[in-house]
Amino acid sequence: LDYAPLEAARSLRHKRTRTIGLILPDTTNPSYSILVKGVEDTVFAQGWSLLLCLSGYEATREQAYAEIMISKQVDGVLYVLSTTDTSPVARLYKRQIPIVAIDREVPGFKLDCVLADNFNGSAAAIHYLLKLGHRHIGLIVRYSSLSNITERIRGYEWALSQAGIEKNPALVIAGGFGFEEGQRAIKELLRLDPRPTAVLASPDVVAIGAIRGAIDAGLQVPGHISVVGFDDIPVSSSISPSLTTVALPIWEMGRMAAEMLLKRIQAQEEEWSPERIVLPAHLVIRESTGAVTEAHSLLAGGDE
Amino acid sequence: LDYAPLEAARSLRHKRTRTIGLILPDTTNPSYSILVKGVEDTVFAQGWSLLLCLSGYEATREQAYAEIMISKQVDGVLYVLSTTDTSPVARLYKRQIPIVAIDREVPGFKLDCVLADNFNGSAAAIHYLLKLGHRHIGLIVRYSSLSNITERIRGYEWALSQAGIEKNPALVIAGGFGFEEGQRAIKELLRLDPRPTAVLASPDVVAIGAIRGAIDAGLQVPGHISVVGFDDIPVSSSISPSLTTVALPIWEMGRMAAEMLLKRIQAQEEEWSPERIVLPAHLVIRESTGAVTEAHSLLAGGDE
DNA sequence: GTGAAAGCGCTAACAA
DNA sequence: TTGTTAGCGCTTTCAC
Repeated sequence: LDYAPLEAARSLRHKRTRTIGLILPDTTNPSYSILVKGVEDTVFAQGWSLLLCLSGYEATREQAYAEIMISKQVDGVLYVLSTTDTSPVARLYKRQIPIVAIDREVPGFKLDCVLADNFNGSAAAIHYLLKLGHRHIGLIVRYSSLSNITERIRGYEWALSQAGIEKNPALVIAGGFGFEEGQRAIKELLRLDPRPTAVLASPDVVAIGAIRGAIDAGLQVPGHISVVGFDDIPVSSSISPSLTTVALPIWEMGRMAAEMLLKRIQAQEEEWSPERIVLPAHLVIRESTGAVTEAHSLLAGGDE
Repeated sequence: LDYAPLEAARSLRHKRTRTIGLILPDTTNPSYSILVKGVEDTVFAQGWSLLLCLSGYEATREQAYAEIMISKQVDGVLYVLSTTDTSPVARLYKRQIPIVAIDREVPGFKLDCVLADNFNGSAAAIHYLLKLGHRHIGLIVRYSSLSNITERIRGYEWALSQAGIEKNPALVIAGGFGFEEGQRAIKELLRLDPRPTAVLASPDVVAIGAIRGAIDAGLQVPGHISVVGFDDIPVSSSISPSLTTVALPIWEMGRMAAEMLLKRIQAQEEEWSPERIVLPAHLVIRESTGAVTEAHSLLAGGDE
């Protein structure tokens, strides 16, 4: 026959909708769009559906989505926090809606989470640059108190301190989300004296913008400045010079978070302790990084 | 109070869920991820929710999603067809679920649709290359009978014929979805004798791969070969050389398709004739294209 | 085994 | 105005 049971009626009866919500900032960012795919693939494979909610980094929009999650009675929520306002999480938490935090922790809540090892990823990048002889290493990163960002900064500072290099706040530049912000940020960095010979720019999108900004400033990458990114999005291996970057298993994060959430939903235990998965990051060395050469010192000194 | 009405109950009562479905191939592709954003922004702004379904270019998966749309009783579906199998559309159509086709037509169905002007976009790119003096112009495009693709081919052929250049099937190479496929495809093109001096590669992702492939082959872009893309995704302006490309208003397509669908849902008319919107494409000239020079003829002749 | 009935939470219709 | 009720389509229970 041509019969399909109405989910609305089943949901009303069972008090479960076989739907989960995914709240994240913006699919336009390639990193998030891979995450979405990891989530959707898993959710579909297990017979569930996905409600997609893009917060656009706005707290008010996240609040609205939390209300929607509640009235739509989703069975659980995957949450990529994008602001410092955790009230939407609190709303869901009170309603006992299972939540899995992705990519960053939600301060003040004991939640399941799937994270990447941002600290060690960042440190690995800096170690590598140090090994190439770089001593003046900049960091371009979005200004944020979200744990993924703070961990990257911590990894950067730790690796430098390990090498006995003292902290220089001028080398840390506020980045953003897009290519233009990378272009802008590197120009700021290039004005410093002595000029940094390498930079860790996060995420990849910003690093790609930074490369472009350096080229526009008449420099060669990596000839005059080395650039390392963060995330390893597909385009990073295809540009020229290809981008050395800290690869994160983003699709995998989406998959694992979705699996964790669906497991929790189906377990329905009264007592549970939050699970916390930290996935490894690893450095992928490509063409945008190179050893310090004479060219650096020649240029870095005088003509600015 | 802390009261939020249960959507499942309201849905059962009203026979509408205030949810629409979006079926599209893959968020990993930047073009589609912008489309998703255009749709989600609009759907959210009007108080609706979005069920995201990624078909992965698989007909079986699209069929499964059609069944889900039916049992979830979504109020309408935005459909980016990805295969030649239109049976999922037929399922939805029979159930009288409003459908808006995006980016490509669904052959055999009278549907609302929001398209881009692929024909004129493609033709504009070729005209521009012709104006630069190119005569041997390749085309890298996915092999597909979807209307967006066939229109691009038609625009390419038409513009060449207008210039009195006869059709050469060897210049049309099967591309794909990803960067690697662009890299592979251009190598095929570069083996031809005479070697093409320009190529229209679609989408941008493939064009970016093609640039990389040309560079890997020891050529300069645009010095030895000009490359034009299709879509204008954000990264295209940030790579070096930046990509000349046929810009499509993708976010706008998502927005207009969502608006059209929501309007249709709310109108609930018995009689209506399908609406068809074709959004203009326009060429964005950047650095990956240049005039034919001596370098081309010198290289194109002998050493292969 | 097979079949009828109650109820999930909401709202539209109707009664008071 | 305000309050009561019936029923959306499903499932589970309970009666036969």
